[in-house]
Amino acid sequence: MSRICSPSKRFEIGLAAHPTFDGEGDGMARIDEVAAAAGVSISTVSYALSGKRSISPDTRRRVEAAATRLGYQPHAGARALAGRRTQIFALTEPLRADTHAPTHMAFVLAASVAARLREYDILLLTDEQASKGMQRVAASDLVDAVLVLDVAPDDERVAIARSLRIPTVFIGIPNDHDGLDCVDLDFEAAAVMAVDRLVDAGHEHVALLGQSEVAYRASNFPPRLRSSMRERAEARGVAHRFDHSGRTTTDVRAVRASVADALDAGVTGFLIHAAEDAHDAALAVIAERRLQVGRDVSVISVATVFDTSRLPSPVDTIPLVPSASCEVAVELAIARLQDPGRAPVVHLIQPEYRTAGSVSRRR
Amino acid sequence: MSRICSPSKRFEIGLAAHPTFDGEGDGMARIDEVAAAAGVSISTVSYALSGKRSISPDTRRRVEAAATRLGYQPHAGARALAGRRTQIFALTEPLRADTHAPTHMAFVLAASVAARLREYDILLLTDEQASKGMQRVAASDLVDAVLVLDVAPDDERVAIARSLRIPTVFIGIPNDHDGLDCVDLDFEAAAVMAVDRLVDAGHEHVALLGQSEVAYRASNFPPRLRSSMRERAEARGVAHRFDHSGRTTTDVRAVRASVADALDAGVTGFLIHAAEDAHDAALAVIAERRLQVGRDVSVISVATVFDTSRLPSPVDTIPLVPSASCEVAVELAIARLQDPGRAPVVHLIQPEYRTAGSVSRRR
DNA sequence: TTGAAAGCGATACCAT
DNA sequence: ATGGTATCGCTTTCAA
Repeated sequence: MSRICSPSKRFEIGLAAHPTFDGEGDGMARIDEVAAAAGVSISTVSYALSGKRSISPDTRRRVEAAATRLGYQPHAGARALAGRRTQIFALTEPLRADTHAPTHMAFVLAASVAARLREYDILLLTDEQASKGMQRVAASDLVDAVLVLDVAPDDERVAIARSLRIPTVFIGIPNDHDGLDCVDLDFEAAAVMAVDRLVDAGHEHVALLGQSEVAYRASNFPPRLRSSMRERAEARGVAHRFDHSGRTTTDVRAVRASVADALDAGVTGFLIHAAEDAHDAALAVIAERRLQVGRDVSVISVATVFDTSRLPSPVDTIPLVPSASCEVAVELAIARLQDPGRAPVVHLIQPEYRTAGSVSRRR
Repeated sequence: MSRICSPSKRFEIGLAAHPTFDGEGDGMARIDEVAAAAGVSISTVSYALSGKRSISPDTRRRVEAAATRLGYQPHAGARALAGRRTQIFALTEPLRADTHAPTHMAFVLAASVAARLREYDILLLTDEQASKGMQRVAASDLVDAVLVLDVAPDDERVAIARSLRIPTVFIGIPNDHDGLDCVDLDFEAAAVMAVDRLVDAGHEHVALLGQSEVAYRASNFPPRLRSSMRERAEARGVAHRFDHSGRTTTDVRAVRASVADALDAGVTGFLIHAAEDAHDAALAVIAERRLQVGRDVSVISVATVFDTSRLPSPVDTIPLVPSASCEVAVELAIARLQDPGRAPVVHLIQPEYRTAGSVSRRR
């Protein structure tokens, strides 16, 4: 104790050289400055701002006023160190060559927006082996939880998730999801809903125009939708067929050929689970045959992410809403942070049918 | 949910119940544990790992061995607090409706990869008014610098950048870039290069098939390329024309019409600065007229981000490489962090011409 | 309802 | 070449 214990370098300078300079308005105020301005202790400031213990209305107001006036923003690092919470979620997104950019972007965006609504930021995990990134950010306590995008049926991130000491939420459902928190559209229910619409309208031969071939290996939901469609069609006793919309990405010629084939085979009800350009191609073939959607043939777009109002003719849809999935994912993450012991949840979002007049009674 | 989490479960348990349990191998070792394992002080560990002062080869090895064995990862929050560096860059990306998703995603990705190469992570700034996000992360010392994507000619983030106390780097060049660090492809040079190729090959009437109309208002580089093309064509004494490829996004019919018009008007050299589908449409019109690219007409794709090998016929390109821009951006940010006083830099990446045989000598 | 003070886990200064 | 320790700015006990 031979030295005078100065609280901070900043303070020293303040006393010695710039006694009145306080950095007001530049957003670098610290909690002790807010405390001084409000005439309370720093713990009171902390509690008043976090609401973690009751504060007299009067004190709270003074603290809030001071904080606002000084443009106080808690230091993220200090908060993380003392509070053991970073208010950051990692978002892992593997980058396969066949990734549909617009859809992917919609999910990244939705995740970011959903997180911000609950006071979280999103840290991107791309490059490196997804697993290494997850381990790195978890081990360094950089993030509070991990959100997993673009889930594969047999995803390597499942094993990592189980080994991490921070929560992980899957947006998509891996085959082995034991003990994991997951959220996704209920693709099975969506397929059932769509098939039922067609069959109820009297269609006796239905076709599914699906995603690209790789999607059925690399992603988790296309197979779920396809097998559910098949089962339901069989259960309802109608003929059914299935075609990919390309090998790795939409192949317009393949789509045109498959739709033509289907029409030749007597298909009258189409279910499309593909990208926007595949819709365009399919509708074009139908139009070229002088057939009218909603009269001669029926079409339903399933798990649609793009804006169907730009299609040449209106189409009924069962939309896949990124913001819905991401909001649930954020809630699941927060819930598990609050209670690590709660039972794991697979949250299936119920599909919603939007009519546009593309399904007509079969005569 | 009314339960309060105990602040330091680790500490409590460690002392009270499991005195020797140390969580080896699960990546939660702290610096003092590494120090003990290596038989040195914590400051030695810190220096050995950061390389900020010389360490005897022997101790360095012991420290590294201990760190590896314990799976030591420095606590991000503690490091940020003590070291005043978070190793995180914010990436702001405004989300206009006309954003070309694949290109945008390529840049986000490239930024993330480039950052990781220099030990930085990327925090996404999407939702909220871009300015508020920037201010928030800067004021809370959440990030070391900000990277700005999708720069508008008159970008609101320019003003914010000037008011922040952390560095900002623009990937794109706003009109008013005084004192700012910017990086971008040299679009002017690219246009000159392309026009020269065509004119040198004997073409006397050239056309630019540009981006969508909004892009010329909302983004910074389309106008730069367009005016440079115009000037160069005039300087070289050849006739020139310009058309958008749509209003807000590619409009295939508009593209077809404009290419047809151009051909009727005697254009023999095309410069395309548009999305992939616009290329397809343009090449289709040419093919339908029984004209052959590289013989009857010449085509150059400028500032191309997608993979042109998928086009129906090979096309010369002057590529826009996201990773190149983003790597420079990261370097600029790091350079400014190291030396806040250095002169601001507008780094123009020199265009590179890639031949594919789509430009032929005009006979 | 409030305040004082003990950490949180690193970095980097000052010694030796 | 290495070690001791003040410090970063907050959260949360413990005391009053």
